[in-house]
Amino acid sequence: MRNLKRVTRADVAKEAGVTETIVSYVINNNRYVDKEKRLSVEKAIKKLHYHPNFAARALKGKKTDHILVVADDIMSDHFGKIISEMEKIAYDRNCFISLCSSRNDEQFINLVYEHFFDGILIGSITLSEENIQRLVDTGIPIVLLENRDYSMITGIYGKIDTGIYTGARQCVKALYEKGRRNLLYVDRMDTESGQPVHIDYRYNGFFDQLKEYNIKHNISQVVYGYKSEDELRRKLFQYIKDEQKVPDGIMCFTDDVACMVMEIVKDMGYHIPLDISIIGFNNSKIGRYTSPTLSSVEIPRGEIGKSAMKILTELIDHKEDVISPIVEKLKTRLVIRESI
Amino acid sequence: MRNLKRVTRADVAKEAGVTETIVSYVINNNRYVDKEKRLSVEKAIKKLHYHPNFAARALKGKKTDHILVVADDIMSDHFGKIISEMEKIAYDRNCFISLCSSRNDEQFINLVYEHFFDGILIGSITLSEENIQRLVDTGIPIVLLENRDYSMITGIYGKIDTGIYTGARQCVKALYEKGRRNLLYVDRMDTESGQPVHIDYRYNGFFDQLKEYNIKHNISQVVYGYKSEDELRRKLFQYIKDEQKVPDGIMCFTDDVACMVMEIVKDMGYHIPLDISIIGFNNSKIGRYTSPTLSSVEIPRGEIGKSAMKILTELIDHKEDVISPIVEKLKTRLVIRESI
DNA sequence: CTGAAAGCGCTTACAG
DNA sequence: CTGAAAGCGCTTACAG
Repeated sequence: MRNLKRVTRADVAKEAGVTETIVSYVINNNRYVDKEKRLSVEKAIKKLHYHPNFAARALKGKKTDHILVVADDIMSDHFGKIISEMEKIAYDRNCFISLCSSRNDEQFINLVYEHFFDGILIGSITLSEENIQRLVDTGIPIVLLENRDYSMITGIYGKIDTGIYTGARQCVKALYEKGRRNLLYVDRMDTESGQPVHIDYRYNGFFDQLKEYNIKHNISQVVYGYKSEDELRRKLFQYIKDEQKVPDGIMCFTDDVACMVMEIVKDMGYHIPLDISIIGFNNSKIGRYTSPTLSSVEIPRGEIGKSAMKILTELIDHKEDVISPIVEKLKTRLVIRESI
Repeated sequence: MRNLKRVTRADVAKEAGVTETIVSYVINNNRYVDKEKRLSVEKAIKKLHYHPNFAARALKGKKTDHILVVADDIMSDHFGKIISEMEKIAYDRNCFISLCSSRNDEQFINLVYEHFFDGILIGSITLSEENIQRLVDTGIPIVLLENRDYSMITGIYGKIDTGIYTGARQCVKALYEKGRRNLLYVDRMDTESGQPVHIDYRYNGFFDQLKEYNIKHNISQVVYGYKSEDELRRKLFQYIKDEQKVPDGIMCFTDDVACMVMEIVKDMGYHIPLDISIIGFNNSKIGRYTSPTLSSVEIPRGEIGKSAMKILTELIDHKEDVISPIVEKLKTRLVIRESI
């Protein structure tokens, strides 16, 4: 199947005129090696373009130079940016990034575990706490994107507070200051999972801030569980019918959701932002081009990618002396455009 | 480092009360095994959640269940959709997708080669033909997204004609039929590579169709090599100044580029589409929300993902009896919206 | 029909 | 200071 013969340690040893053992110790740099031998090994490695066979190393418990990213929506603009940032850093260490949409079953956990990733970044609200705990328990270095409460997870891991809780509160605050009192939160498009909506930190931030302002806060103020734009449209109509009044401020799960909401609301004949203010999350490129342009909570995606790699590296290299969890706090920023 | 003991073949053998050899033959299904033994092995595998250690298998030349995607812009909407489609199919085969931005050096080729991917999808115009040939020569199953001419590549591989050549011609046709005669093509934002612009099939389609109509076709009708929105703005100004006339139709490398162009053109005081018609590529979500909404060449991304997996699977499983190259032809579709 | 054994390319404890 | 050797978890040719 493989046509080209791979260069092995034996080839390097022969080329350098040393034993294979010496080659190994040069590569791993964990034993004194005669300076001259070391030099000739290094020369041979360069000449032959040798890379240690990573499968063989994995078998001996060494690193595989593969990091996995598990997310609900790996194709989104949001993860795209995070992953591409990680990939840049990873490549400099000869490391690859793998991707997987999250599945919430035990088979999935096993599959991931058996694939010898050096570390895993999880950015998923689909994956249950129980299964995340299982993954942490395997001992693989793990970093969680803290878009929900993970304080129950025990063991050694890292987490990145992406700041969306505060971001959601900022949203409500901005809407409140525009005189909006009748707020609505439109949750993500629910593909299938049917996870309860209230585990996401946007939800909590939204309600906590409403409570602080002592304005209407009722579970009915959340639109969720829709599977298409049409269904969202129907749910919004229904909401207005039930409540007998039109919301004057809408916070949306992402900018994509906000775009759909804007279209629907405009179709209904309302003016944005005169009648209704709208804010999305992620500050995607799309928001600069909508009409009106979209206000959005900017999540520091580049920072997330960097932090993730930083924490993973620390866990991978120094797991034994880590005080867990390693927490990194990031800050969101509300980008104000015309929609509010 | 790894806390949990992995379940090995030996564990399964013990549980099932058979030799390890038997377990292997059951897993690989390549030798007769006593029915009863087979059943008890299967039972043990289920019970213990056993997965063969993929590193050990890789070492023996078996599949690694890892496919690599190499692209210029892995974070784009476009690749996001392709990759997510591939991932769905891959997951059903317990296979992971890895990602890598393309680098055009020999070190990169080596790195990729040494990582034991079962197959590689290349969607990059940055990677030189020479390096692609190198990769094909390693014997790893490879599928090329044919956004440029790959007819010089020899050996066994697959390619997917994404249809952008025809798509570009459709663009020009649509613009021509709107009475546009003064056309411009805005190439991709050039991050650094500085690859000549004319290897991309959009470019060729654009000029071939201009020639067919026998209207102005000059190398100056391409804006390229800009590294930021500002630089694009300057280049567009410069173009108009040099040509002493405003283009009445602009074809853009992607919808993202088209969005920038639209903003610039609107800032200049021109009306879209009265003064200038604009078309992008990819039919990204963004085009539905711009003002005016954006016409775009839809590239069948889901199909690309499916085809890529199909061809890769074929190359991986039956490489010996493949007649190369395996070619899959896909069709683009021009989505007309307000911008034209 | 099936088991014992060689070997994939490494790492590193062990023994000099 | 350094080499020969065991062993990681598999696959499969070889020998019954």
